[in-house]
Amino acid sequence: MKVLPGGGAAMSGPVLRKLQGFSRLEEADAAALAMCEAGTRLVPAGTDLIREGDRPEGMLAITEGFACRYKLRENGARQIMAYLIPGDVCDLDISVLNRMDHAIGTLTTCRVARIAPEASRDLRSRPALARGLHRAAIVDEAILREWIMNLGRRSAVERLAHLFCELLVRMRAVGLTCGNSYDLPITQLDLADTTGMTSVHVNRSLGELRRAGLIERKGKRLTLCDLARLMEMAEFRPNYLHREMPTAA
Amino acid sequence: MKVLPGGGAAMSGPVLRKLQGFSRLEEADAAALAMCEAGTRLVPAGTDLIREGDRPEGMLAITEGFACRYKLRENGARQIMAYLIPGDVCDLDISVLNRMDHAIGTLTTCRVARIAPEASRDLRSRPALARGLHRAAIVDEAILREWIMNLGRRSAVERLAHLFCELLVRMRAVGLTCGNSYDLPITQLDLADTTGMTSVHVNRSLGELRRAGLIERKGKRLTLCDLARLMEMAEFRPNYLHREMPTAA
DNA sequence: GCATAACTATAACAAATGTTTCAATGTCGG
DNA sequence: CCGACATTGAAACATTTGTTATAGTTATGC
Repeated sequence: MKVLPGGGAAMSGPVLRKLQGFSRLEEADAAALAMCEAGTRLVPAGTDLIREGDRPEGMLAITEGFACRYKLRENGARQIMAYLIPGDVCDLDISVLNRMDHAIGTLTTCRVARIAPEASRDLRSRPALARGLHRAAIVDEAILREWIMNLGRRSAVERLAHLFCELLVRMRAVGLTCGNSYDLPITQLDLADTTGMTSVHVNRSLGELRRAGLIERKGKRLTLCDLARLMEMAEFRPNYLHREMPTAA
Repeated sequence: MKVLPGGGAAMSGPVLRKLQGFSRLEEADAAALAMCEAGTRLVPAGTDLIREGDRPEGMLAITEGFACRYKLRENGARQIMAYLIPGDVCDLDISVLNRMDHAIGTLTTCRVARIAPEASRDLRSRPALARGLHRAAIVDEAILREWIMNLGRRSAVERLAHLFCELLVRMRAVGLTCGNSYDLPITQLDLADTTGMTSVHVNRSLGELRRAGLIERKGKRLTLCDLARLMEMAEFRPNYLHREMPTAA
């Protein structure tokens, strides 16, 4: 895990772009963001950034790659509770209270910026930035609720369809889509641990979506061929993301 | 829905008790809490306190009864994302951002205190109170994650067992338990909408827990007869609640 | 205190999802 | 370019959970 030269290039990218979607940021806010990082690491896939029981401080920002929050059962079963995609900042203020009750790990190679506690306080002293971070946190919580809906009341195919729609909106917000397609660099096993199924059933269900002409997957590239039908089948209503509705173009 | 005489008796009870578990409160904090309520209502079961799409402000506190956060599918299927039990305060700051992306409704008759936006700002200007509310909010988010684990990676029986353990800890924190029993005034249908199953399967699974001698239900009263085994089967680790471990007495 | 509705319990059957296994394909370091 | 290893695809069968139906039981309004 090598520490790359800082300078804030990482934070100025997707993180800035994401927060701009939630709050009108000034030049000075962007500059503060760029200054705050305490070093950017390139972390290989399958690495824990934080373990359950750690007592972390400050913040982490993902600027490249996919990471996730997860917990394990004693038998090794894993449940993913959240994806951290480029632009996502995760507050480690759990330390206000106690120790991490879940782990954060990479699903792919990730570029990760660390923000020290002092720097994180500086950021929050800028009202526009604080507002952006606060709103992002509220949306993260709304996503947790929607995932509960997904797990509790949607079928296997619907769960996957819903997840793909959500990721389209989130990836678009950081400029990582092209039309209705984006890179989804994770395995079917990861998808299974996200949607509470087995990888076998994920495979079945993906095949179903593919045969229905709703999605296409070439390597890591996922294309939502018929977004309108996909959204309809998943009853995807993006209001919980507090961004614009994707046009079904 | 009649508005009862205020005076803060409601807020001084379970809400105060809950927050004291998270932060050392002074007399003045308790007084501020008692003063803040803008009226307490007695709300019948099955009533929405807030609907999806509303633009609410201020805070709500439940001082008696069970309420929940929920969403509906178009076919009428309901998923409950959180229980609001006595002492729980729910921040309506979603208004910072936009409209409610879920509804809040009563599961039983509830006593509900409303805290106006100005009063809520007053509360937050008291550091100890602000800390207590913040920690309570962090725990609420941790509960959402644990519920995702529950839905995704536990069997029907385990899900119920885990929920009952969680509620024991939360009810104990507001003094509503007696040994390992407490009032769980909700129906099997509510439990089904919580755990992502059908009421038939909830009934089957409750029977299984009962026959195994793990729980007993007399009317609304739930007793966890063998807490140690119940915790073990559900792999219940209460760290995410950030309170003391219940002794398996 | 009765009539009604809501809730609990249970059965028989259907559908969805999990388990195990194996082959085909892709990826990556030397 | 090869070999090892991870990933995808898929079949056969097992298990869990959902569906529909019906009867008993408890709460509730009048």
